[in-house]
Amino acid sequence: MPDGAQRITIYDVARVAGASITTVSHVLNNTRNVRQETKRRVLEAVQALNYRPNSLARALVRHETGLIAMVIPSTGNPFFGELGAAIEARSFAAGYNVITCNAERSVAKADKYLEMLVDKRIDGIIYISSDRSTGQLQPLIRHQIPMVTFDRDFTHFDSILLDNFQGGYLATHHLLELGHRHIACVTGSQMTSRASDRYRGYYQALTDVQAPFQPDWIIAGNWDYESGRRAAHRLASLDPRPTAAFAMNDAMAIGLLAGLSEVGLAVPADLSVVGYDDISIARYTTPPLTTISSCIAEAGSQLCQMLLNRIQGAYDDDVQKITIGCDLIVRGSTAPATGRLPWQKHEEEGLRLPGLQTHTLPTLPPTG
Amino acid sequence: MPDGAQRITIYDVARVAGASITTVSHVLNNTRNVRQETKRRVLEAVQALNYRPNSLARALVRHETGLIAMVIPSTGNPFFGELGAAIEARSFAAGYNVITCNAERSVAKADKYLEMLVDKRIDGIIYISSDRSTGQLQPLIRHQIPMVTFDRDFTHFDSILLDNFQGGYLATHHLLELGHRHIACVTGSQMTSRASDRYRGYYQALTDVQAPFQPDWIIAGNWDYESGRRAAHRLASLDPRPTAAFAMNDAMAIGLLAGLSEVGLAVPADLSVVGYDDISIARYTTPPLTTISSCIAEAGSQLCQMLLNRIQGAYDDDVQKITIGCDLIVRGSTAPATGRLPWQKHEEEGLRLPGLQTHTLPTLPPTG
DNA sequence: TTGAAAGCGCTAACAA
DNA sequence: TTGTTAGCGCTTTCAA
Repeated sequence: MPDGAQRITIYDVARVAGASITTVSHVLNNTRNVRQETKRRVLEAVQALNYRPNSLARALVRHETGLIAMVIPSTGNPFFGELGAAIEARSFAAGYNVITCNAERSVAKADKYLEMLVDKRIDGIIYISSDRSTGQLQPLIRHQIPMVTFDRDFTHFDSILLDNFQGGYLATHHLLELGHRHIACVTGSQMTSRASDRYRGYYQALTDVQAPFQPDWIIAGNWDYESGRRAAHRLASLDPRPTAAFAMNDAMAIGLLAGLSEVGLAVPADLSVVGYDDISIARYTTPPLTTISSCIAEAGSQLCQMLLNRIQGAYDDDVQKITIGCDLIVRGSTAPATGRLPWQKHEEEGLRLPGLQTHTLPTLPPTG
Repeated sequence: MPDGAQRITIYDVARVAGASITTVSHVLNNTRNVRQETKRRVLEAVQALNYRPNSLARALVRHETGLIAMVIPSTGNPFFGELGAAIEARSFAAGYNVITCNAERSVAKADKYLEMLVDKRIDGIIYISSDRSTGQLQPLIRHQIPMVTFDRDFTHFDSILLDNFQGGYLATHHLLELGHRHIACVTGSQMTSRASDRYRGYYQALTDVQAPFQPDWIIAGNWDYESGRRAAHRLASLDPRPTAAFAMNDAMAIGLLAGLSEVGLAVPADLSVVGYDDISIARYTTPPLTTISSCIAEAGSQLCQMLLNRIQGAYDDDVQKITIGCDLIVRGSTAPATGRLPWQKHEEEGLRLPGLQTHTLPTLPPTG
């Protein structure tokens, strides 16, 4: 509000209504019985003056702001927009506003934001940004700000976790079931647990059916469209060329689709593609994308609710950890491998998803 | 912050540093000279106590919150995510946080948000939501909150406007130049000025070269992927079928691509498609999307700067209106019309973009 | 170079 | 049923 502006306060309302500020406060907050007549006069004064309570002042005394924040790593990927929409919807319903902080995958920027948020005495934080040591989040702990994380596991904070291993496994298993045996994997930034868990799932699925594995099938991406596109060119140059690829998110899968089209490879005829996330655009790609879904909207809503509960002290001291499952969504980007190979016979007898076990894995190649 | 938390205030710092709160405040804000030694003690105390100033208290006395808000109609369309990212980047650099309010194309929800924002004494608002009468924004005017709008023209507010007429014209003209004469138009929600301006541009381009126009080439969409997809099915049923389509945004163009693929029509071989917005995914569709660009990132940054200037009182009383131009980005979704028709001869002699004039237009059909 | 004290606009304990 | 008053944690004027 500019400096010269007339500021209407609760005192003005009290004066016009011929009541005390206490009474005004109480009718506004419905926090004690007030005579009908008095109430009416107050409400009229509010109306006449176009009064709106100053929630800063209220926050100062109540020690709550009605604001929660969401720290995300990027807005380039629609995934975070969709997750944010769900969070926003849930918090709006609960009377909270949400501040969106885009850390652009930079730990420094995320830290700067965290500091700002502490200063703003935000009621809670949904942290979906860079992996980091819990130690770096000390300021939050010191200031006791409730925080929940999504798909990142910090020791002392509540979180909703994805079963990334299972997702990677399902995606790969689907391709194996279709008869593919040369399956590439386009990874996300490898420092993240998401990437390594999905990779482990991929590897495990291969191992479980003794499918071959080649280090140069692992193509380093960084979650963005463009890295998927580059991966396509890389893939095309491989000899023999894989007949399928698992991209660790839909954005890279979309880039992959674009890149494959550039080099004249048809999906799924020449190469099957499966993505991860099931962002809303996934059903509108050409061909529509087979992908792994963890129900973004549902997850976001749950995540927000978890924070709200924590803010309201519902959890006492125990840290909440919820892992949500995932499903394979089959669309048009995957198709049976062409040609008949010996091991396909085995499949016709019905290949079932083997039990999940932990294996020793080859390390991811460095990001290109 | 939970109730039981130890709250460290400026008084604690003052006590530990052996100084007055005035001095602490001054060293923290660098707002008057303080003896080196004293300053050091204060800073040490801040460090030791892990003190962070409460910006609510500061906001209450300074009458500024360091918060701006962005009211958008939807997060389903990546356009707003990308615009938001640009705004967020600009405001972060200026020390502001941004609150994102997703009105979901509902005037009621937008109003509810506006009210909340007034209560929060937000420093400024970037309004990119439902078209509405300026009258409905009275509360803002009364509370003197600086507001800028994007692609929506409200009398008393600053705005960055898009040249939607020109964009519609360019898109259509491009198709005409390629020899298309049966050009469909997939519209956005017709109540919006965006939709009607882009439509006027489309119509004008047709008129300028005396190209035919058919009411049933106008297919009502609502800016979403799905409406584009439905439009494709509608298009496919037309006889004779148009050879090109202009979709009023990229999301619908992407839906169109998906739908056309479903009905077995190839783009651009059977039908050329041009979109609008140039969202980042547009270059990764199959085929890559020819579209109209107004440089989202640049626009968002400019928009934010305009608000910041207004907040700082840079404009005095004059309302700012800036119109930004647009460019045609030619990618793979458009191609020359096949077959040779008489009027193509004319084009070989060089069809130039005729001057823009205002015409009387047929009204848009009702939204389906 | 420093500090005391008066607010900023509310809520809520206490009193009437 | 209503009002007085003491904060909430800061900034800033005024005085020393």
